Amino acid sequence: MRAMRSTPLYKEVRDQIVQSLVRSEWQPGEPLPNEKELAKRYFVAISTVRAAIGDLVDSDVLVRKQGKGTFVNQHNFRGSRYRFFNVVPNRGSKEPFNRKLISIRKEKADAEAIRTFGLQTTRGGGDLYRMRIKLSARGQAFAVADVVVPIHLFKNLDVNGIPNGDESLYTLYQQKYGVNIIRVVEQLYAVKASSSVAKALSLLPDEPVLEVRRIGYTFYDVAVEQRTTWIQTRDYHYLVTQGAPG
Amino acid sequence: MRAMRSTPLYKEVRDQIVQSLVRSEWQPGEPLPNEKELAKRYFVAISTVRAAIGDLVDSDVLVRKQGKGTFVNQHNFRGSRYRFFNVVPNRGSKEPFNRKLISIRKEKADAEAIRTFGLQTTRGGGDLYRMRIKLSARGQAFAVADVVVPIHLFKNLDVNGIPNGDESLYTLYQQKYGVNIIRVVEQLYAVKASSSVAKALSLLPDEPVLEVRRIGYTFYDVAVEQRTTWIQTRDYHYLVTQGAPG
DNA sequence: CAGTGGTCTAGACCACCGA
DNA sequence: CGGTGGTCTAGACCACTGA
Repeated sequence: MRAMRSTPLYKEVRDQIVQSLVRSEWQPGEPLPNEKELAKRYFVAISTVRAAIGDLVDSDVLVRKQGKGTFVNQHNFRGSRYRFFNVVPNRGSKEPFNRKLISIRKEKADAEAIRTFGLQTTRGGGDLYRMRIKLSARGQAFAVADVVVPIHLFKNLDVNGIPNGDESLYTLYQQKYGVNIIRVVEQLYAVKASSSVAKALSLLPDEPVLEVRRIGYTFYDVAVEQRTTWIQTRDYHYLVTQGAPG
Repeated sequence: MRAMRSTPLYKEVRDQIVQSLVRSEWQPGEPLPNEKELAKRYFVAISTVRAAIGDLVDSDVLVRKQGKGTFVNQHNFRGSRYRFFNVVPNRGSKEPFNRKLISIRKEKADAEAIRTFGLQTTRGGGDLYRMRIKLSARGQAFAVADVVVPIHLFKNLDVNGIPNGDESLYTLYQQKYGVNIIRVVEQLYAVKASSSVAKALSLLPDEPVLEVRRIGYTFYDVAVEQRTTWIQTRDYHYLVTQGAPG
């Protein structure tokens, strides 16, 4: 007979698995041990392991592939859809796009950054990296973004650490720095394009653009990225789907 | 020994439950029979019923309340958060707002409406209702919307069928017409306010506003509402959360 | 207190995958 | 073919709810 427990067993197992992910015991794209082994490892029934894994599949941390195994989710690569990327062309299907780094520099954290990242503010040098990114498709820029990340998670980031290309920044975070963004919160505004944004997007000044202010979180709801994106919505729009087909 | 089945048993049970919902055997807010009874009714194990219910809970059709029962989800009432309503004030917490019907009229369906609603176009009279709605908080309008629904689902809709108030339109659809919207798809654009929108929202003409084009679906992905909302994002924004805390 | 959903077990057989 | 996750059973005890 087992003593009464404060938290359900399967949640403890789930947290153990998350611990292993945080420790990078299993890398993105790699399979976990099979369910029977995990059951032995944690001294629980296989159904309990399945409940734990089910939770992590629901929150997109793991993916199950029948006949193959359970894998650490990898943020999508070129071709397939980008996770958390909701900008699509108004007509025509989803198309590949190009990401280009315009600039990068170190910065001292301001009050807002200290708050969102929970930084200690006593250090001498810069606390943050700030990047300017441009996204384009078919040779035409459709969005620019300002990306801010704390230095302590992205040591030695520089231009070479952020190659241009067509994969998501989050893929880079994951592969080069072990930073997994598993949750984002975005605030959307319609604003007039600033002169620099208008220029980058080939818009008339004061033309409306969609401003998306995002904060990205990793495990345990720790904020690790703050970005603001400006999108021209003449040829593109932001897509939101809520609810699942019944 | 059971014969091989093409679809999993729990999915068949899930579809049976959906059937009952479509037939309104259980009304929104009402409890379903308990899990043991459902297991008897469908001749399956209780875990299979739980898997079926789990699916419907995941897609927000049902809600489980420990110690009480499993209920047909009811679109939220005043005070609590509205489902599918993602507009929140920039500062301060979520606040109650007022919905006001500005106008309503019958219309012949155009090509777009015929496509989205899959209408037969041979009838003589109007095929659609078109409503203009205004949303305000603290006496100040922050959004206006154009709502289009097919007549055949909303017979005898008129001004009295759409009282002003602070509950969601979807609550009305559900309670008065048995129409459950369980999924919405939205396209977001930043546009210049038209003169009528600017006037309604107390903006200067050509000021940027957020345009949200939504299609609402009921069971089996049948489209039942099309609406366009214009939101002023000086005092409000549109909130998107993706992913769950790990 | 009785009734509900929540958790958990220890099995079984199935469908899928790749060598 | 062996190994994986997917489905399913028939129970058990727990925690929560409301009368």
